[in-house]
Amino acid sequence: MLHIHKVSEMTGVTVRTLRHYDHIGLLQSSSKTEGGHRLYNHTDLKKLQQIQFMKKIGFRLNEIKNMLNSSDWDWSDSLKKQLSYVKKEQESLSKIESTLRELIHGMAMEDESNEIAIQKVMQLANNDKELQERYRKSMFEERELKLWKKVPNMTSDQPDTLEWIALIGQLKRFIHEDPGCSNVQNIIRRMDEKRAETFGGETEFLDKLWDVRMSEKQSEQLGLYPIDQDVLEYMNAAYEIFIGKKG
Amino acid sequence: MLHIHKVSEMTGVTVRTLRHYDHIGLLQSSSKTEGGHRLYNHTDLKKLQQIQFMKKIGFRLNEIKNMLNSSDWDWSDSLKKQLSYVKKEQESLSKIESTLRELIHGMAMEDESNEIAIQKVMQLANNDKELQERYRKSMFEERELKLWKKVPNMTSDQPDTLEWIALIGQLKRFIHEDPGCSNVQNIIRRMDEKRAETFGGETEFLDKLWDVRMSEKQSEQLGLYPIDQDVLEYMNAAYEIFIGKKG
DNA sequence: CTTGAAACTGACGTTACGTCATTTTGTATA
DNA sequence: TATACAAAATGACGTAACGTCAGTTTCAAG
Repeated sequence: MLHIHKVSEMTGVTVRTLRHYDHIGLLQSSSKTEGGHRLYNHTDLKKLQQIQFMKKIGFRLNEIKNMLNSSDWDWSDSLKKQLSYVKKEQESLSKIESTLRELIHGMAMEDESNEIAIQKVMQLANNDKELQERYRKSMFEERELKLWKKVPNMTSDQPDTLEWIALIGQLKRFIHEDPGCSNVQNIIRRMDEKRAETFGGETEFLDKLWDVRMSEKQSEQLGLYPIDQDVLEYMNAAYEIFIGKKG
Repeated sequence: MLHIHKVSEMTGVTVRTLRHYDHIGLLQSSSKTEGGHRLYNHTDLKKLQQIQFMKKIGFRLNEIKNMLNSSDWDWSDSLKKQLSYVKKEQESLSKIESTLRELIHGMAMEDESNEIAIQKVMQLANNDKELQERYRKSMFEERELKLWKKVPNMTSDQPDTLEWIALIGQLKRFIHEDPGCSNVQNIIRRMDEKRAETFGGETEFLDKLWDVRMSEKQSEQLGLYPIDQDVLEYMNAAYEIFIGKKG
């Protein structure tokens, strides 16, 4: 049983905001003193955490209200989505980082490559917005989570799955560039590290990979994660290079 | 010379927003057609990028206006701050990530450690706000940048300096854990990669490292970057392990 | 039983745009 | 050169999510 100021302190949400949320029926304290002071409990905090996250990815308060009120809301599910969002954000940030470095590096010389980099930073910042939109949509449409469940030998209950999806997603973005370039090779390295954790030997990993491809090619109804053919091919090429460098 | 729609496309800022910025005098297009259509050039884009970043860390539009108008505004300086901010955000996100993983992991069992984790996530999200405040302040107070200039043989003109600071900052967080653990070793690996880029041989790197320690111990007035003694010792230990594994 | 900090309830203010409605401008085509 | 039609412009009003008073009531500590 926490009074409003304590909750504000703990969460960084202002007192006024908490009262506002009460007013609009988004988050009513589970109990009150006789005099009408709000008293929050642990469940209220859970709800507040949800609200914070959903706000962060761009939902409006009334949208959040509707979602939290809908009976089949799944807190565990939401957490997984948060995790997956955080990972994407990290990707986005590291891109921004390298572009900023380019910019800083080439700052002295006022040339054209500079102008391109500026646009890149802004587009990347924009990426964030698209990311948020994607996640907002995925909150409603269950499709994405269902897809994840289709990755063979990796249910979405294993948090690693999310990372795999993220890594594959990253690869996709470089598909028109050299599979030997450092960006791609770094991704592959991370994949290989994950592979070592998750599976056993190298052959097994490649087998799984091909399994996926075959199934996707043969039929979507086998219920596997649909990785595009070209992505798989690209991934394979990059992996070959990686092995070559390593061995 | 870009018309408003093109700029909007390139940057993800809506047309309405651009007009709004013009209206309040925050960003006026450098030229116009005879009929009054706004035409933006490269300098305008630079300015817009600044605005985007400053908005992201929580400035109000009129504050931004004042800062950009103040004659001694330094675009290069601002970029460095952006980079440093991005790195801090990454740290913050990776903390959030691991806490989310904790939460997801312990979701089945409805116990107390769970409640603590929830509070942790929220406090971490709150970190962001504090981060933003810190950076807003550092925009005015030059202190931070001055500190960076004190790292020997690395002026803040070398963008790598920022990464060093960030890496050292990361190390600090693990100082009570095993210097051989993978998190720490990954940081060290990145340091070693940076070292190879920046300096030459291994010995030289270690020499520099000791230089720093000696000077810090002897006197702060030599104007060096203050790395805590214990961090240095920890870093050294971790590095030794790294070398051991590598060689 | 008092008393000062903290909570409460309106009510109006503010920021940063979104959303019409209506009018002009620029340019590709007949 | 005329015309049409997308895209730009300018108000004006709307809105979401609180911030900021102002005046009142409740609570816990002495």
